[in-house]
Amino acid sequence: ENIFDRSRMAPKTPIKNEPVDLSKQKGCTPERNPITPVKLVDRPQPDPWTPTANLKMLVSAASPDMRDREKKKELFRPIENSEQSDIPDSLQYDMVDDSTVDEFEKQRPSRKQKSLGLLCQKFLARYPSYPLSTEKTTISLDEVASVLGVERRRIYDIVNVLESLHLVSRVAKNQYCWHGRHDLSQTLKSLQEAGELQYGELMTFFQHKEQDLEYKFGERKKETIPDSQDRPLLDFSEQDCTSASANSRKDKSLRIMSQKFVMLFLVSKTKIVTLDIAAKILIEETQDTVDHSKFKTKVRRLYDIANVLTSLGLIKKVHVTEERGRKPAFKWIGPVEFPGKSGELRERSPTSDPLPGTQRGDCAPYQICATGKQRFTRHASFNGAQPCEGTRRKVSSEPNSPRQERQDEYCSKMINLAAVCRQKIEEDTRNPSITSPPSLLPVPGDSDFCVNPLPQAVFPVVQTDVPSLSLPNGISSQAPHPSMLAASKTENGKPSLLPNQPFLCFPSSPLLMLCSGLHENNLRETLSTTGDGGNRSAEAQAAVPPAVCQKRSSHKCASPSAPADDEEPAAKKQTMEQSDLPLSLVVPKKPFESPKAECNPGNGCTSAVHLEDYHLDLASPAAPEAANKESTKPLDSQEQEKQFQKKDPDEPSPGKEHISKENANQPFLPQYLYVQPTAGLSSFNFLFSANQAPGAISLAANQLPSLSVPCVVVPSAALASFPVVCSPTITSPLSPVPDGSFSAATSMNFSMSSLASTTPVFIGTTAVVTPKVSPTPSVDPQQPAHPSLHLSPVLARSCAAVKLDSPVCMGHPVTLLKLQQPSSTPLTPKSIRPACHEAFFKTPGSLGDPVAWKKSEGNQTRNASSVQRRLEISSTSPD
DNA sequence: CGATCCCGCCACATT
DNA sequence: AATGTGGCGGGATCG
Repeated sequence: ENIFDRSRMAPKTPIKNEPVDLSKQKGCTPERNPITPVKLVDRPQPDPWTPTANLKMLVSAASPDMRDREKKKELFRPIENSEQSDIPDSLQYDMVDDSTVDEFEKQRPSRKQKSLGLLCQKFLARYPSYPLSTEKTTISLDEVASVLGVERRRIYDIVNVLESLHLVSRVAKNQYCWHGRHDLSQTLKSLQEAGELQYGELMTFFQHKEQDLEYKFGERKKETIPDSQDRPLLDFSEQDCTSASANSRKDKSLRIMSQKFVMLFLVSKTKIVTLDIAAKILIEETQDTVDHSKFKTKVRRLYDIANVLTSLGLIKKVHVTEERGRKPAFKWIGPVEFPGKSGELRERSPTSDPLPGTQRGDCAPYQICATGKQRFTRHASFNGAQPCEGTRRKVSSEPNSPRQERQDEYCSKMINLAAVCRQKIEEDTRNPSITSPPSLLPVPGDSDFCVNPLPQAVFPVVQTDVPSLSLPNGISSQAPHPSMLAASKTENGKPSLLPNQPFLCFPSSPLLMLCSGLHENNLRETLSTTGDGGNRSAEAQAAVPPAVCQKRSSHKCASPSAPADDEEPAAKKQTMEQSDLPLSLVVPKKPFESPKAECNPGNGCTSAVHLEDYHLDLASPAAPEAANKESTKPLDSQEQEKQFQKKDPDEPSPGKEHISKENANQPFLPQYLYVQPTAGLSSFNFLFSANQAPGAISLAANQLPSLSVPCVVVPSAALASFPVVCSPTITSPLSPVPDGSFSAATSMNFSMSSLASTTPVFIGTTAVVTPKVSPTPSVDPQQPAHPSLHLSPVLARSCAAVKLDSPVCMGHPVTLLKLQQPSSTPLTPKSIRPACHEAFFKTPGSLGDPVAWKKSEGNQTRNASSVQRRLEISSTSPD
């Protein structure tokens, strides 16, 4: 067969000369009626066959490698339309002939010669970038395949990507219509818009936040874009989907994936997208199914797409160095701004300029091009799409409906983000030493990584402002953002640092660290920097080496100010912390002893039980309320935080104090809890530090918002003592999702001590993190109970009891996050919640996870165990 | 050894 | 049923 093909290829000679011409010829001419699916095997070589040609062909067949190889190199750079590639071939042939057969084998064409990118170049070379409008160029897959000497399968890879950009459209079986790049800018524009809708929130949020002070991320988008639902843009992107039976269809995947991939670039400020992040984001599957295999597959596809895009000159490969090392990434080098019509588009980068010559604002080509099948449906379906909340999406109507996708996407985004974060975390955890754990911390080298990855990545992560923390790279750090700060500031009056914030979010790694209150002192540290009345103790703690800390922490807890600790310079602390953090991730820096053991078993048990109950509650009735609370509650959380801070600084709230004392009593409390992603739906990881240095945490706060990850941050330690904390964050502003189905992310804190092993993590429903979350000090520690969640009374008690019993200090506050799961099926808010809740509640460790979890990953058990394991390790590790 | 990604099996879709 | 499409992932290559 190959030979046969090759022979065909030979004919290409003529072609080579003028790719363009050929295309034209082929295309329009009546001769080949384009549409017919006819197999053209013949076609390809209409005339040119000369005997010689045959020989050449044969030769080439024999040693295609050689030919290709050399050719390839030359071609390589030229790319684009030039026919050059062909020419060389011809030359090559001659060459080949000589050595030919013998050699052919020995020189197998290196893989590169066969690369999709090269193939794509050849493919593109055959057609004019800007064909005359009048003629239509039709492309016969068979023909092309034969000419290019590849299997048809490969052509599909190329065409699918090109189709996603509307460079070609499918006319009929085996027939594609070549449009060229006339509409490329339009398409890109559409994608950009769509991308903003889909991913923009995240991106913009972060990005803007950094750059602009105000980041309401939701708002902007909305302003420009009426409703996510309405946007037509998507339509085109999704049309494909529609054609197939909706979601289920697998077909569209490559095309859609391609579009999404492009969207990421268009939405990304940096225009650089790392493969892994893209893969994670593009894995729409709900949940965290982060299967490694799945990820790998996704990456493979992305390479395919990237190769084509590279050939189109839209992106180029680059490397971003992140924490762990350099990661493969791609940079958008295509047009950034599009002459578009509406002002909607926001142009993101100044430099950009529309395609060089192309700007035809014609109507969207794609539609036109589209063969018939697809389109109609799409409109209908798409219009309605709404974000997650989707109350209405009638799921029922058709499982497939595209809109679902859209909505789901929204949700899935969050999820994906979470997943991404989670992975990072995981990675980090793996390499505790190396990794970023400290991301928060200003570790010189490492710190970067923390930040960096994200920024480059699709969404720039916001970095914490904290001065001390300031990232070395400055990458992320640039913007301290007010958002959080502001909030904090308002409350605290200290803008810059989030003194209050108890959480740390690692941009790069999607970890959330929670510091339990203990140490408020620590917070203080941050505060101190800010100027608050910092407590030194915090610093001291931070400063204190982990190992020491562990015990100390407990002590500290007991006595807020740890004498020795305080003294250390913040810098040190940071470093320490950093180092610690990493450890913490992997290994809790402070090894807490098995929490269970320490904690009163009874308590722990009870608490655990309660939790479960709690879930249940949430699942059913409570959930909604909880959500509401949260939504309403942000304040509370803030308050809590505030309290937290307050306490931190100096005086622990009474309750806490006593708790802290208790903690003190208890020797070991794990300062941090690492929650594995698996547990949750979402894949977030949380770290809770009981005693942690606040500073880190503070950072987190900033980051969080930036991340916009649907995570909820758990209030600080102070809260820790309290059973549940709700994260205030609400999607509200941005979220297209009105319902707030996700809106509220509830987080619960309870003393971990008993639970620690279990590390209860909950993912909140989509709760998008609102920037607002910023810690506001307001609430009393005691009150924390309000927990948005409905805790079953019992639970609450238990918690309370626990607190008392267990050292609050330890306080491993657990947070629950509700994640909305992007369930495949559209969920109505109502429906969603219950489900979510259920799912949410698994604690990896303690709770055995039920099947549900599993679906997300089979690992859960593993996770749980791992968590525990980590904990244990930590305990040991600490010295 | 990780990054790339070619290759082609095979399921599903379309004729 | 034949043929078109294209998801998918093993495993070969590259760097």
